[in-house]
Amino acid sequence: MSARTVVNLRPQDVPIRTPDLSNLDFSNCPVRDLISQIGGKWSTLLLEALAQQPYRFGELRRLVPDISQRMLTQTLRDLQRDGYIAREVFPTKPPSVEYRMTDLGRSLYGPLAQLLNWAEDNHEAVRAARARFDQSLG
Amino acid sequence: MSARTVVNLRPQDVPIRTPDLSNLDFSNCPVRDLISQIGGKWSTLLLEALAQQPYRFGELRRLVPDISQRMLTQTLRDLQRDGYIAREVFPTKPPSVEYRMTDLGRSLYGPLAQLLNWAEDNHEAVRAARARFDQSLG
DNA sequence: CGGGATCCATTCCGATACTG
DNA sequence: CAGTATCGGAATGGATCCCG
Repeated sequence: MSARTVVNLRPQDVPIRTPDLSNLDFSNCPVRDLISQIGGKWSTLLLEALAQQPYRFGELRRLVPDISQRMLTQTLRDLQRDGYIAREVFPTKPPSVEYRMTDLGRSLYGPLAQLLNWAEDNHEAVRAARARFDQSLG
Repeated sequence: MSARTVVNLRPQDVPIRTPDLSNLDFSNCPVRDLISQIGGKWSTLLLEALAQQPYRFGELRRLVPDISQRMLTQTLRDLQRDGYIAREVFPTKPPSVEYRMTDLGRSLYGPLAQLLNWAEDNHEAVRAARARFDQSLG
């Protein structure tokens, strides 16, 4: 089975989530709590890079040229805090720091990659929908 | 096959995404373009509700009590613009407006629900990781 | 009923300069 | 090399009032 086939689920295969919307505790909503972090501007890009292999700070910076130093540091720290990636310092001179995915991160990357694949596959459809919508407003 | 089993992929089943990170056009990055919308504060919640059945504006508002009127309107319009949901006005007095998922929206909801399931299943693990991280800082 | 318009606080994020 | 510190603009989101 190719995991990719999941993208083409028939409707009856789509998992039905029936959370009790009327009783949601919004201060502790798991979905929002995790998704809001994943949805950050640089999170998925860094998770994609580190899903392929470990990288050092400077390597990541070169891989993603338009990320600022500040956001690279901050996003990596947030991903580490959530347990998706691990940070290892090698006491060389000058010091080098390597980031790698954890088991939890790889576990997340399964369903996340499905969604990213969907986004690539359907980007044109969404862009077309946006164009129609904007057009209909004159 | 249960779509849910995808969440428990073995490593060799995880789809390998190898985007050319060195050549990414960031002004037109499909992943960020779509994910940033999905990652909004209320998008997934409304997609979950409408994945189950169509709802009217006021019904959605009661389902998600702490969303402001402004954000409900805006999020629904953004989801409609991207083609995930459709808006139908019934010219009653006073008017009623119904929102329902489109085929594109249901197609998105397949992989999205996988991710939401992961978030629920692993929320405790992430919270524990955060606690360890914060603890390690004193 | 289903919004639109406005104002305001908070958060996000980039640019720049500095450091062990 | 791998960060930290500070500043300021942009975007996000809530509260309130108004409207057909």
